[in-house]
Amino acid sequence: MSGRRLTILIADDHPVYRQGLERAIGERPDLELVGSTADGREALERIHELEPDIAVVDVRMPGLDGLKIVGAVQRDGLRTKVMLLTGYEDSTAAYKALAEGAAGYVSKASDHTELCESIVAAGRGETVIAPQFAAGIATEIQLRETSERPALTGREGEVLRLLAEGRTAARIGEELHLSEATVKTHLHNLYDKLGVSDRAAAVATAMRWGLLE
Amino acid sequence: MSGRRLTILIADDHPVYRQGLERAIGERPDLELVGSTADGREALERIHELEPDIAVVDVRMPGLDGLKIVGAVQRDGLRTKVMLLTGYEDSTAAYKALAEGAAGYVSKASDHTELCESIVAAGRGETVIAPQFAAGIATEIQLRETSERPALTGREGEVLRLLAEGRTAARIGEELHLSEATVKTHLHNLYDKLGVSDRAAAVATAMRWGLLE
DNA sequence: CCCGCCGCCAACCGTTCGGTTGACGCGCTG
DNA sequence: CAGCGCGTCAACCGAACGGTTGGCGGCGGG
Repeated sequence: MSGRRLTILIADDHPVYRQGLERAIGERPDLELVGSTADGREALERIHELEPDIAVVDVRMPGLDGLKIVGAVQRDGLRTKVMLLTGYEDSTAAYKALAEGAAGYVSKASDHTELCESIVAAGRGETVIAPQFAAGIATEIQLRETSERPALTGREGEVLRLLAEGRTAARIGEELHLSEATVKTHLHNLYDKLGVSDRAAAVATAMRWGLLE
Repeated sequence: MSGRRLTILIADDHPVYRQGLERAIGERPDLELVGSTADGREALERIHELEPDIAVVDVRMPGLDGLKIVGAVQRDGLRTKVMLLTGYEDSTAAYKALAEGAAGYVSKASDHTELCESIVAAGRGETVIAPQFAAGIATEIQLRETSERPALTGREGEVLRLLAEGRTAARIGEELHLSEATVKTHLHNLYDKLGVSDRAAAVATAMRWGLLE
């Protein structure tokens, strides 16, 4: 496996950049270019046909954008790893791409060497993040995980946790050594704080607020 | 603001490393060491007293670990930025730290220059992630966002969405132009696929599976 | 010192849920 | 064309829910 050359498919709608990429890969003895396209939909078809080791795909492309390609490849269970190339910094997009299972997210500003190194790293199974996105991704994480949360009291938190596990009020009472009535009170207060009026919605918003794991 | 020296507090229970840090900071004309401690709880107290620009804190410490300090500083609304230092690679911890609002997560293996650069970067408001954690954090994101999801049918997805908004079966029926009975069927199938037996738990696991935003 | 928040409990009522079983038509795939 | 998954619907029951109103004790801050 380590002796074989990594097969690479390129997808980028910018001809000059694409050719530059082709050349860069051509110069590497450990990489083998097996295809090159300018259209997203075509890229996905090629991935299905050729199942290259790595598909290097521009995020912005006609037909089908890079993120959707990642999603499709993942859903179809293909072994091809998709590495995204981007021309501009968008950490939200980077976060989503990684969440979808992209093998990497690197900048078009990288030079040949860097790019190829990223590709072989991806080939080894690593997930590559260009340093310039790292800080932005951190911001993204913070956005997702720390929305302003209404403070819950200790009991409310416990009740909420058990609620999310599907316990009835009576069972929660047992677990917490409380009467069912008390549990209902907590539930009620919980609904107030979360701005909902039933268990399902309570759990949903609690999770969005980051109140529940 | 740019002309002022950044005030720094150090917290690390390893004396040799702490002294090394003190020296490194002492050598920088743009950084001013205002405190240094080996205990977590004490670190938090000092942060309250001194409100340094940056607190450089080891993640593992007696009294109170670095993550908890980040949380406390955040909760108390202090202006101090907490940068975490770690001796070993733990991406889950890194993810949590960033989620809690850490200003950075850097390795103890960094040399003086790197460390100080990270500190001033944090001082500028940037969030610093050591490159060696970047890939791990990507994995973490993928773990959180893309656990294996049982495929839901189109209808099931819609029902689930409305379920999470607190609609009753009857209301969901109206919204989707279905009879209540049909909705109940979908609900039932949903419970099967999610391995639960009530709405609250369904929403909880659906969100964990990434089936719901 | 008293108010407010937290935690605890009660009882009642109509509404909704969850479980179960069975049925029919549709479209896709082998 | 047979089978399967999907979507649609029905009816029944006991269990649980959500709303409401009220009361009691403790504790901490204004």
